[in-house]
This record gives sequence, C-alpha cells and structure tokens, in this order.
Amino acid sequence: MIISRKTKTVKLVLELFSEKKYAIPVVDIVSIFANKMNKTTVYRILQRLEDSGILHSFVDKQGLKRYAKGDQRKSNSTNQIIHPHFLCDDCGISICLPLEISTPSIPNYTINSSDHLYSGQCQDCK
Amino acid sequence: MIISRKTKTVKLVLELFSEKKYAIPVVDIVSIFANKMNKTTVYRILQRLEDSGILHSFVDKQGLKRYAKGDQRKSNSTNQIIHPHFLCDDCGISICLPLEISTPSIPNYTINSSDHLYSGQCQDCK
DNA sequence: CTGGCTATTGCAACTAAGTTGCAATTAAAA
DNA sequence: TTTTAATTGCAACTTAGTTGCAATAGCCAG
Repeated sequence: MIISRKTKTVKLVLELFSEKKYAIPVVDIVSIFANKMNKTTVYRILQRLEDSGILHSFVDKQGLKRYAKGDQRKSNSTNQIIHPHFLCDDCGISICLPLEISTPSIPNYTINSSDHLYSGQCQDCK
Repeated sequence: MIISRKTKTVKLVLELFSEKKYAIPVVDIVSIFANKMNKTTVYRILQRLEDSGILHSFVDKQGLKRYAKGDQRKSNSTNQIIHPHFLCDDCGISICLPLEISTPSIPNYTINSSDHLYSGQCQDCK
C-alpha cells in the first residue's frame, strides 16, 4: 500500500526522518512516539513509506528492522543503487554508506538483491 | 561457553549439519528435533557449537538466525575469511558462497566485521 | 566400575518484535 | 458540507528467542 493521506502521524514520522540521517530501529521509533501514536500505526506508516519509495529498510545483525531515508525498491527502468549500511558496535547508530556495491555473478545462480552490513566503530566512538 | 561433553543431543545436531551443507534457520532445527529435544536445548547447543568454532551464524533478511558449518570467530592470529551467504527466494535454501569479500576502508570509521547476503534463485529454482 | 563433580537438559514461564481483525476516526474528493 | 475510503487505536495474538532452576547424565578420579 502507498501513502495517500498526510495525516498528523505520518507528518511526525517524516519529521523524524528529516532530522535523523541514520537508519533507525522500528522499536526506537515506536518508543519515541509512544505517547503520540500506537505502535501498530508506526509499523504501518513505515511500511507505507517504504512502499512509496520514501524510506528503505533492512534487518540488522540483532535481527531488528531498521528504516532510513531513500528509495531501494526494485524497478525495471532505473537500476537501484545498492549501498551498504554501517552499524556502530558502541553507540548503535547506523548510517547508509555512499558506496556502490558490485554484485558478483555466480554460475547457475540468479541474484536479485543483496544486503551488506558493516560494523565497528563510528567516527565519534573510535 | 564451549562444547565439552558429547551428549546424545549434541551428536544429533552435529549429524544434521554433517548431511546439510546449507545454512539452516534455528526455527527449522527446533522443529526437526521437536520430539528429540527441547527448543531451549537446541538454542544452547547451537550457541556452544558456534563458540567452539564448529558452526557460524548470521541473521537472514527475515530476521531469522541461521547456522551453517565452519568457523567465523574473530582471531588475532589468522584472519577470518568473510564469505557471503546466498538465500534462494523460492525454495528458501541458503548456501555459504566460496567468495572472498574485500572490506572497503571508510575514512574515520573502523570496520570490525561485515555481513553480506545475496538473494535470488538457486540452480534448482531457476 | 563406581561415585561424584559439573556440564547439560527439560520445563515452564517470560520477553520482545511484529501482526491481525475490527470498529471508530478523519483526510480529502465531490 | 457530505461522502467515502484511507488511516488509526485497541486488544488480542503469534513467533523467536531467553531465563531460572531443579533434574539428569557425561566423564574423570580413584
């Protein structure tokens, strides 16, 4: 489903992402908005923003779903740029790395998508 | 904690991995052994086998933890070989790809580990 | 081969992330 | 302003994974 109405809650979520340049765990977004909206609403808004190409998501090493700005949907026309994510082991922040990843070709296999996650220390923590 | 006793249950888990060359979701292992051992036991044995360097684990796109044969622990002496995993979107099997991944260097960041997950169709499904 | 130490297991209860169905609300088109 | 479909809140549920503790069972010493 796609975003078709700019409700108060949708605006709040969009504001959050306009000020945060990092990939945020859904769980954190839920607690940030704990007294502004229901957690179900958070999950559904994030899903719609992803479907609309405004956010993209990935699962981190702990198995937590995170969202960040930018489109990463499949499209036949334009080739999506696959970028890796970096996760700081110390402070937990996550950034989308501006690196283009080349996909290897493996005999007898078709690769449709890929996920790349680096972890270590960010500039503030090292 | 490390494996120090070869119990019946540990042997069963090791047998499973000796015949399967793929990365298996913990959830599947739990149901495979549903009437042989408790799920808590499965989780603990897998953890010990990983600590012992017999298995390694990663989290797949659905957020499920998977285990596969081989060591991927950190060591100062020998450099661990980081390999990507491939996950078939159709049949769900997962294999460890025999490719060496080079880690990019990012200014001001320290990278300690990385995870790479490709998905698409495997040889049987395409 | 027997006793004892301690790693390992089972159980039951719990946590935490994420989902679902449905009735109530509300953005925005008519 | 009315209408209507998108959106939300709520409560209950599902599923993966964890924890504490008492019972069990490898395996080493004697």
